[in-house]
Amino acid sequence: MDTTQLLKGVLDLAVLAVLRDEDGYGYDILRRLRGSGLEEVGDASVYGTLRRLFQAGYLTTYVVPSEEGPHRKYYALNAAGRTQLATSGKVWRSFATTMDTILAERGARA
Amino acid sequence: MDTTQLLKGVLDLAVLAVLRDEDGYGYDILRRLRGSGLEEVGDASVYGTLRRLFQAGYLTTYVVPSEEGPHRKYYALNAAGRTQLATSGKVWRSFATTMDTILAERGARA
DNA sequence: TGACGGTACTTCGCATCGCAGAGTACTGTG
DNA sequence: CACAGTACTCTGCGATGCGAAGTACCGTCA
Repeated sequence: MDTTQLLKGVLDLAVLAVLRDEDGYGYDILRRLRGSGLEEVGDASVYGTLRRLFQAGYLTTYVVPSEEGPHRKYYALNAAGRTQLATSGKVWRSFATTMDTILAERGARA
Repeated sequence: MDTTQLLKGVLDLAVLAVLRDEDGYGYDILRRLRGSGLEEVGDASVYGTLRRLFQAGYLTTYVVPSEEGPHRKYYALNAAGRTQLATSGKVWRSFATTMDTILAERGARA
């Protein structure tokens, strides 16, 4: 029913991936993620993830005042973030492959 | 570093998939999962998952006394479990595809 | 003017779930 | 008899996504 649990540990990766293309601020990243298929992502999750990634040293941040609304807190990938994205991406692919194998194994006991 | 978070919500699915082939008891399922690539699965996680799946009505259980050790608590998929396996499997595939798309999107902004 | 909705972010506390650790119990082996 | 392997249970912790509420700024519309 709920994709919440599936997101655990993967939201970090998704946010890093979205930031690889171009810098973004929380609300914008939220829209990008939802637009890419993660429609049930909560806003608080994204903001929390951004804070965590920033504190982990993967992101830099700068504030841009907007004349059409509140200020925007932009985030950008740094070198460590790009490395982390590559690493986590591989871990994810490996994990997903393992799961697909298990799901496909029907009497494939040999 | 840690695949722990990735397992969230997926361990259920993996256990159901492993039980699709044939009935199994906790310790055995643990070995099957580890043998299939989920090498870092903790034993308590598997036992806990089995209890949860049973309470959710997806499994039936029966105890088989063993003459070469402690008794074994076997679990088997029932109809609801098979339905759940199919459903969760689809959710997983859809989710994995979405993630792969996000990870692959490099300047694919059109 | 004031109510409202959209944008943008923060804080709080909850629920889920995998896991480490400890404990129980049975078996065969050195 | 100590020990390792098998098999299971219980307790409590930690990480994380999320709902709810609050703050604040802006433009629109009555």
